[in-house]
Amino acid sequence: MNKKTVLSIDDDENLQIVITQYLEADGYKIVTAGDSASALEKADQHLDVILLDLVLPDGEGLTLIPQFRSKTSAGIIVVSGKSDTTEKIVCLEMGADDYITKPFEMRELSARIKAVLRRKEPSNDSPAAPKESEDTAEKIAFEGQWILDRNQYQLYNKDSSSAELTTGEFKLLEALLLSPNKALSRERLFTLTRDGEYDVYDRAIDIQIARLRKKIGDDTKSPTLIKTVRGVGYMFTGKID
Amino acid sequence: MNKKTVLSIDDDENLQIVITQYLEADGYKIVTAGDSASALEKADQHLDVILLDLVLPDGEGLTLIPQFRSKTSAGIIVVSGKSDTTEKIVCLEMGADDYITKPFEMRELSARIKAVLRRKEPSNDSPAAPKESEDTAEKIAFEGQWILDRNQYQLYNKDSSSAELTTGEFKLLEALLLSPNKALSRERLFTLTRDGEYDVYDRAIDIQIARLRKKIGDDTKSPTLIKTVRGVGYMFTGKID
DNA sequence: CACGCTTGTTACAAAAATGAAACAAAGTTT
DNA sequence: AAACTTTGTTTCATTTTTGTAACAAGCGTG
Repeated sequence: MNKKTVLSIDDDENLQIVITQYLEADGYKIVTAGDSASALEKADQHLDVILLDLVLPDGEGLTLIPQFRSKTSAGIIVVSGKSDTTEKIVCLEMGADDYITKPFEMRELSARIKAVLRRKEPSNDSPAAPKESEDTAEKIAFEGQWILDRNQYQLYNKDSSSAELTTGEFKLLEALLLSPNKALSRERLFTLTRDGEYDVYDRAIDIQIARLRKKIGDDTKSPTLIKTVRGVGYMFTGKID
Repeated sequence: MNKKTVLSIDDDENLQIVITQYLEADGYKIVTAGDSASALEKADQHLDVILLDLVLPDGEGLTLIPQFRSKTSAGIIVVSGKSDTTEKIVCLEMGADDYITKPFEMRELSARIKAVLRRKEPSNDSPAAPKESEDTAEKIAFEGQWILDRNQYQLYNKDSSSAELTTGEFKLLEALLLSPNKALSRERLFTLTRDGEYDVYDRAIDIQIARLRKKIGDDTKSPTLIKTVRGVGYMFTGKID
């Protein structure tokens, strides 16, 4: 459920294979269609981006744009074999979000998909996004025992003793506490607490969670504070005071 | 009063004049800047779109992207003198929303501005908007007894006891609940809940349904929650609260 | 009713996911 | 530069989840 879904509509099966492999490696879920009819069928499922080749065997590529537009909020990127301004404009005016000309590099397609998705779903750190009051609190108390001091980047017990968290551990706990009782994926935790690119096989967040649990005395087998949501990530289940 | 505001940043005064005249006739309010410093000054006002030429006299065009990105939610369209894929990708990844190469037709620029604005502010009459609340609801209650908590990836009884669903079981139930009283094929359920290829002889969904039924106490012979549609798949028939 | 197909059940196997520990590497401080 | 701290990597162990296979039960049709 967490992967973005891309519908790629093209009768060129070789290109479909290339696109599928590349974007799957990029973390997307790919659905393919070779003509308009099956494309419309597949548009019934939840889609995030539609890659639409204009030249389809049943000649209806262009007419698909308004159909998709009225059917789904997915971003529509037109894939065309020619760099024709009129065609670009017509597509954009009919509702497409972007236009890319074959032959293109997969990196460019990937970047354009990301840009379209970014506008579709405003970044969580968008200045337009209202922050909950909790997000600006200097301290977060939980379980009647702990206080996370966000100015000091540290966690204290009720007797004022420091848990001696590293900055990384602090940030991880902070991220969990800001979304209590909500499972956060490893990728999300990574993005919230660090810079750089996330690798789906990375175990670093797991290790960090283990180290954090050890410092706050949470038992893995019957956790009261940080629960593992298997196949998803981690969730704070303690009681915010 | 309702005119969108476009900031055009370019040291080419002739082009600025052409852009200004064309876009003003198109109904926009144009603000111009010839270098980075004055561009940043003018970014303090409300902007809807920023047209950013990369080659500015003080050589800081590219670095303006993240600055604008963190400062405003305006759409950023990069205007470049060369069609270089690496440059395109770098700009898109740094936060630009689109990229257009000189020389361009004003019609194309206008259409790209409109496309960016369209994504920035989804139309109020967009048919995609309905059903969103349902699809994004954090909890789904049904049969006056159960609550599916989509943040926690878990199902709870009214006494708050967990059904202890696996993530796979949770996703399957979620998919059924999001389309109540609609028979979903095994293939559809597979596609909605998992990655990978579906094999028509696969029995995995059947097994998972059986396990789910067991956990929620649904009797196969007279089901109240999940009904088998023979030859089709499965359907949620319980009452959504 | 008989038959073939579809779905349900169950026990064990296989795969997947996560925890733990030890050492390495990278970063920071003195 | 050395010492210390933090984080990463790797390997193995453990737990959980899912799959497989075989048989049973149910359903639909001739």
